Amino acid sequence: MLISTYNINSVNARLPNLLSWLDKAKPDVVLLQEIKTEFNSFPFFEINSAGYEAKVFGQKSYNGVAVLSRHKTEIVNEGIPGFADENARYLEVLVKAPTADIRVASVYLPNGNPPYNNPDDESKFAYKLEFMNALYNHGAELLRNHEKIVLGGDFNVIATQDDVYDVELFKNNALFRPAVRQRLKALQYLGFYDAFRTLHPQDNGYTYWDYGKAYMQDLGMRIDYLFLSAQMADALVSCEVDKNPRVMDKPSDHTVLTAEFRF
DNA sequence: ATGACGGTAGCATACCGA
Repeated sequence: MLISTYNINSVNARLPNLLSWLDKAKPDVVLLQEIKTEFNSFPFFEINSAGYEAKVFGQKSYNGVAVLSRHKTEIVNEGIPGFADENARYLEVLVKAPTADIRVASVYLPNGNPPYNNPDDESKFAYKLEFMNALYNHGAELLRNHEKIVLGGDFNVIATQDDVYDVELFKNNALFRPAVRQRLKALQYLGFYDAFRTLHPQDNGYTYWDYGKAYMQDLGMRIDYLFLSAQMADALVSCEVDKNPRVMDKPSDHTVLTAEFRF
């Protein structure tokens, strides 16, 4: 069984890319972030025709998350329970796969950097920390039931100095500041395993390259993750960055991360 | 290291992203 995560940067602008990638990669479950559309404008017809159910927690213009699945699904949570958030950044779904029930969440963490016109404004960073605290607390609750769980998505955190092309450039960036790295580490210490890093201790595993010439020069960063409960990590057999979506015409600035499981 | 990209809203340009 294949589970992928993809920050698509507008599902409607990227629909041809998504459909051709689905046809080729044939994942069982896809966690989408930044669909940038509300429920009523989501391309259900095309995605259903490709063989996928879609559960959508949408928002106009910004954010928005979804879960695509070849198996039956049920929505469990739109947003992190107990965390009041005006943005659509968290969708938790139960996937009724043939051999196992799997709880998956598509997660889109706030960026957290200040607006350009107000570089001292810490409010976006504070929101990011609140979101991460809520995710930590909810993650701790989820683990109590010893289920197969995948928390996947765009976490907007560079976990370590090895996960970015130039660490000096990002020293004071909201993607790398100590407070967010500490919280990502704390989530892992709860018992969520970083699928890619578990199997690839050395490879850079970049999942994002800025538009322009960054991809050509591999000036990337690893900010998209699949975090697994122990029961899910037990079944992990591979985890790879799929660069094909990043070299298509009109790509997202992120690419796909896919993990394979055998139960 | 910002926005030389790129998407959205909506119609010129502002806002957002990482």
